[in-house]
Amino acid sequence: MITIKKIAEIANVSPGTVDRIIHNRGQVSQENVDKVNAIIKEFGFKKNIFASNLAFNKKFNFVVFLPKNDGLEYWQAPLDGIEKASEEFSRFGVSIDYHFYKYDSASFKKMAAKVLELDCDGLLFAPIFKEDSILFLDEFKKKKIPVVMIDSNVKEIEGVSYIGQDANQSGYLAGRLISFGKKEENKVLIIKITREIENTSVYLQRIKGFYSFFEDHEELTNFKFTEIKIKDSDVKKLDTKMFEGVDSVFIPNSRIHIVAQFLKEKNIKGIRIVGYDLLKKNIEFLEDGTVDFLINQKPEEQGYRGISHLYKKLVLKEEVEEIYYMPLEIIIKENYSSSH
Amino acid sequence: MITIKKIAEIANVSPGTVDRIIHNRGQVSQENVDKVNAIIKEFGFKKNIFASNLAFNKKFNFVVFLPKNDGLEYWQAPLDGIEKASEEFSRFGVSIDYHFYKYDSASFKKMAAKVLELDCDGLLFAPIFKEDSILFLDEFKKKKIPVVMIDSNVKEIEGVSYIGQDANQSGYLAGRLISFGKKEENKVLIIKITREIENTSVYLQRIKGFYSFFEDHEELTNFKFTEIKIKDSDVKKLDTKMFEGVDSVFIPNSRIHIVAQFLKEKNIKGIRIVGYDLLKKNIEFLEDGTVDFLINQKPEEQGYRGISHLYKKLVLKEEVEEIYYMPLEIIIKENYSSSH
DNA sequence: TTGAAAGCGCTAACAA
DNA sequence: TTGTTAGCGCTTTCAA
Repeated sequence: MITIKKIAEIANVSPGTVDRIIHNRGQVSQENVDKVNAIIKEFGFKKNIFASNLAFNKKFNFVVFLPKNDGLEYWQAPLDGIEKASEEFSRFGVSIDYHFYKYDSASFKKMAAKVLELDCDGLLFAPIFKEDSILFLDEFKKKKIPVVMIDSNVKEIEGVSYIGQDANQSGYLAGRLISFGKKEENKVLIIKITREIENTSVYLQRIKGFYSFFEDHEELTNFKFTEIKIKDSDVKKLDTKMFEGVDSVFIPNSRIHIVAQFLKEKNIKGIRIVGYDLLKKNIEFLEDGTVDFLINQKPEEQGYRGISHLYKKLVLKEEVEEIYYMPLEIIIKENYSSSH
Repeated sequence: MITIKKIAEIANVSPGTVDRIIHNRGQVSQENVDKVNAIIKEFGFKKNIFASNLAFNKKFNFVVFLPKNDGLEYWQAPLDGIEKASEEFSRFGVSIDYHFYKYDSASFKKMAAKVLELDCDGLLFAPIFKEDSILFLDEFKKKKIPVVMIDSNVKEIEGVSYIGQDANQSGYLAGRLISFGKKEENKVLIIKITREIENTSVYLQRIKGFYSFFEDHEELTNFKFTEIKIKDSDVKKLDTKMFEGVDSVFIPNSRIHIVAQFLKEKNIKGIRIVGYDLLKKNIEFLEDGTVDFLINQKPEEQGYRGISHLYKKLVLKEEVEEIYYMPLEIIIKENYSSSH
């Protein structure tokens, strides 16, 4: 492997000049630029990352900007992954500052303004509120600092990386899982249990994907769908009547345990239930057989990969993919433990 | 973060002495050992991996010892992963030598002898022939060089890492997948299509796990099992009669496409088929609906993680887990593309 | 048993 | 525009 010094020798210039060319710092004659570039090409120079970072001696500070995990297990998982990455990369000079926003637009805006003031080298961000996030990202992009989003994607913004699920496809997959138990007639319930505050439309995309599965499969005509929407605060509105004659239930988010709990309490059996995320409560109902399928979007891995993405880009100066869709994992009782 | 130089200053010794203590090179007075260790503890010293590797200036050579990929797509996947890792880590001084053995014990022994002669820093190995592999590993272990196994585990040998599936559990999972379509009476066919040469008993473990699923579920009594064994060379022995009255088929290895092909040709429909591995041919039949479930053991990732394991252990000198079981991925048509 | 110092390859500041 | 050089923190050799 050729070094800068060697290149300098061959080109008959100083290492400083070679360095300037490699880093496009300018202040070099075109003649030398060409000469050195030719040599680099010929010998396939790759800079020694150990030496580079040692000399560079830079600390990297990443900012993590996520919803606050108040009581919600869901947002703990990416944090776990982030912390794992943080430990792993701390020896490479990576440190992380955390900023959380509460689950409302006002809190988001307030914290977003703060984050915009921060001096950092990279940002990991979950864009829960779409419109606000777009405003924030538009502003943040001016800083020319790499951003990676997890959990939900804001496709409207360019030049920002995304690591997370393909929400539409995951709904499509859920459609297939529901269709496994098909009978003569199939009554499918879609229960949307959401927060008071409207967030990005991940769950709507899932439902869209869910329907498109049945549209794509003409042979599955005997499926009837009913949608129910319940605010998080009045889950008491669940009613045994809703489930009369129902064969399967699709819950397009992690609240599936609420429905499972209800069905178990009321001793309603034989309904196939499909939902999302490996929350402890969901796993309980998976283990005891109330829930059949969970679709896992690996939130922990999203967090880990998010930081790892910034690390690779900034510390190792590697090329990284802009979009990484997490594999859609089908989790049942028998493969849960192997999926960590 | 404290440095060796700083420690030396505080302890009133030279950096050389601190270095000797950190690396247990001996030749230091106990007094200094204690003094320095106390400081290290107090300040939480972690050595700068950039400086360390730069000064160490060592190249790492890993040996990959796998079955030859002659015509068998199966063994290409781990190679792909290995090559990806190889590229990624080449800038850290990692290089890889490949040694392949043909699918017979004699060839294995011959190559194993060669590998034993090699001078290397780490070994990635797939122990296909169990007894021969034990002999080989026993010998190789004397070199005190880290070994990581992929694909199948040899539990009899200690101090050797493993990255791969939990074969028994994967069979158990297959049991569940078969049980999804349960009817009044269920006739299940287990078709073992294997090479002429007997290899490690991965597929037998899978079958064992498969049966234990049904043993663990007493409610599934109306399942009848038939086993058929066919040598790879005479797949022509497949017979429509075999499938009469059969509801589902379990193929405990990647040869599921052979059965799928047969069923498709003979236009036999309505049989649930479960098998292993995302070979191109298997995917074809997954896509066209002949095959319902494939269990993926991510061979590519096994290769990648194998090299990454050695890299972390040797280059970064990190602690690494001895055993890593790959998640058991359930692959159906609708999540195949997201699983890469 | 210990210390001193060269050097790993790159960066960046300073001098020319 | 170009060259020189002092580090970055650790390893290792040589001398004491």
